[in-house]
Amino acid sequence: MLKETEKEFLKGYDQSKYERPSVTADSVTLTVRRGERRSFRYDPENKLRLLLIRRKNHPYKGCWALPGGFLEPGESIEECVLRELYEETGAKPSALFPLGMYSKPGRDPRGWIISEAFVTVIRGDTEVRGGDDAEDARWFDVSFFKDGNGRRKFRLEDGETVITPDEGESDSLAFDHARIISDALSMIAERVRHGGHIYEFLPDKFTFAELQASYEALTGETEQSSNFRRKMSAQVEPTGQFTSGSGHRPAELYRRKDKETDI
Amino acid sequence: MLKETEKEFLKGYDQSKYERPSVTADSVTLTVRRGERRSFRYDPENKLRLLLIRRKNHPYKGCWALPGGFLEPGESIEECVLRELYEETGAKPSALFPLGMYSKPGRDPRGWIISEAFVTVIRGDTEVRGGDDAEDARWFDVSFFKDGNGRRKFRLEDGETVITPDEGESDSLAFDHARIISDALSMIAERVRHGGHIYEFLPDKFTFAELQASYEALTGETEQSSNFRRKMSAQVEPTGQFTSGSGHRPAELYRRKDKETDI
DNA sequence: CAAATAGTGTCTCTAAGACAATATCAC
DNA sequence: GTGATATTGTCTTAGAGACACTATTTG
Repeated sequence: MLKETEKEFLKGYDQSKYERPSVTADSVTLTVRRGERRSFRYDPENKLRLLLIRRKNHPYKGCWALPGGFLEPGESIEECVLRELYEETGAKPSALFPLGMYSKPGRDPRGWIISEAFVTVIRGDTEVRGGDDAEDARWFDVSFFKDGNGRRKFRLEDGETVITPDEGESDSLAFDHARIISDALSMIAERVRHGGHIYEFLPDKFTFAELQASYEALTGETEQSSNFRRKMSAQVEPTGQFTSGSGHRPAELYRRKDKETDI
Repeated sequence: MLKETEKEFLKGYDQSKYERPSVTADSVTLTVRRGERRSFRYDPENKLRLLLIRRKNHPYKGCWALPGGFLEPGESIEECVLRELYEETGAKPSALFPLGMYSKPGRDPRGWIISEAFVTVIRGDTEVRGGDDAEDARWFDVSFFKDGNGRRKFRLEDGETVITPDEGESDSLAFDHARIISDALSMIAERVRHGGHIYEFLPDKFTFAELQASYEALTGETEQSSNFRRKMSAQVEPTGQFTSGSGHRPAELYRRKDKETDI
């Protein structure tokens, strides 16, 4: 209950007297996508991919950037990031993880603009299209390598374009988006490793090979399939259905087991 | 390098054409503090405490709230939260963890005001004072209990005042701060359990009993001291110094071992 | 000495890594 | 049959929980 004096205070309160920043929400949008089969005999590779847009407008016009845009009155920051992602690329995520705020002065040449970043996850293959502020939208393959100092870096490739942040300025990313992506990839690897967040990347039914391939694409770790199977077996349950036409022994399809309710 | 056309664009860009929110940073400030000794024979209890201020101004004038305030031009959100915490309470944290953005429409009666929340950690006993926008600043004991549905809730007590969010409106917290605190306590428990972030709460030298008491105050878990000692022994190293005057066998002081550099 | 806390050792159980062995399919 | 992947099982090791036992201090 607001007191009378508080009502009066609010009546006299004028937000426009104070300087305010513009606020944006940016989305590091990830998926694990099957590649091509090399022959009837080999399974397709599963690769981590990141969704970028090419900016239609200044600043950084023509550069690749994270989908995102300005927070509007009456919406939450989560609604904002989902709206902007849909407007610019047509994508609808299956999960949303908060990453944090990027507010370093000077990060946007237009002025005082701060951004809240999220990781969004898209299940399986999704067609994307450029829309709104985006001239184009494309999935980039994400790969990791170590730089001279042994630090883990990432590289983005889509056939035409190769983006390697911090190495020259050509084909680089807009704003501080390289840093945001780097933080996002670390965060999501941690969530997959220890938080059990892997099923957001998978369809309802999946084989153990798909589960493991996605896990490895996201964490960069490799494990023996027998040990991986044992480690994950408590989290999934068999469906009784099997793959076929794979050029080798069929694999059973599993689904995620409902989480236990902890009293 | 900005292109000529981008320079021109920026010259014509006027941020004030768009609606913007006010942005605040709020701090969930935690410490683990020794209590009183019951007698020469007993060790003091270690308790988790949370720093709140009593609001000097509308809205929620006179209510307890998280320290925090408006982001100002030329500062990052991290600088903002540290500045506001110092201005309002005099506290200087030893660690800062990002928690996330709170932006639900209607969360602030003054209008469109969104908040980025952080957990800040204070080492040991620190005197606080109300300052600036704060009429008072006090440490509250944090305790946990289960509600009717078995959900984990928290209670805040400082001798005079007991705050139990969600139970009646009296003595409740300002804005959505009860929710922010709840999220913060979950987050920090997770960090202490799995992220190794416990030493931020401790002085340079500490006994295993202090280490364990802090760990338990933050996670709510209890363990046998022998097992806890074994689990943590790789992370600490003995100093050769011992406590005295404790009414029982002296305990060796340990310090945190330097983290290994992983190649 | 009694009470309280510090610290060591041991038994068991479980999870994880290494690796061997068998199963089944498309061609 | 061959080559690829699926699936099961076994051996070993590391860590966690339970618990018994010894050590040292102050009043």
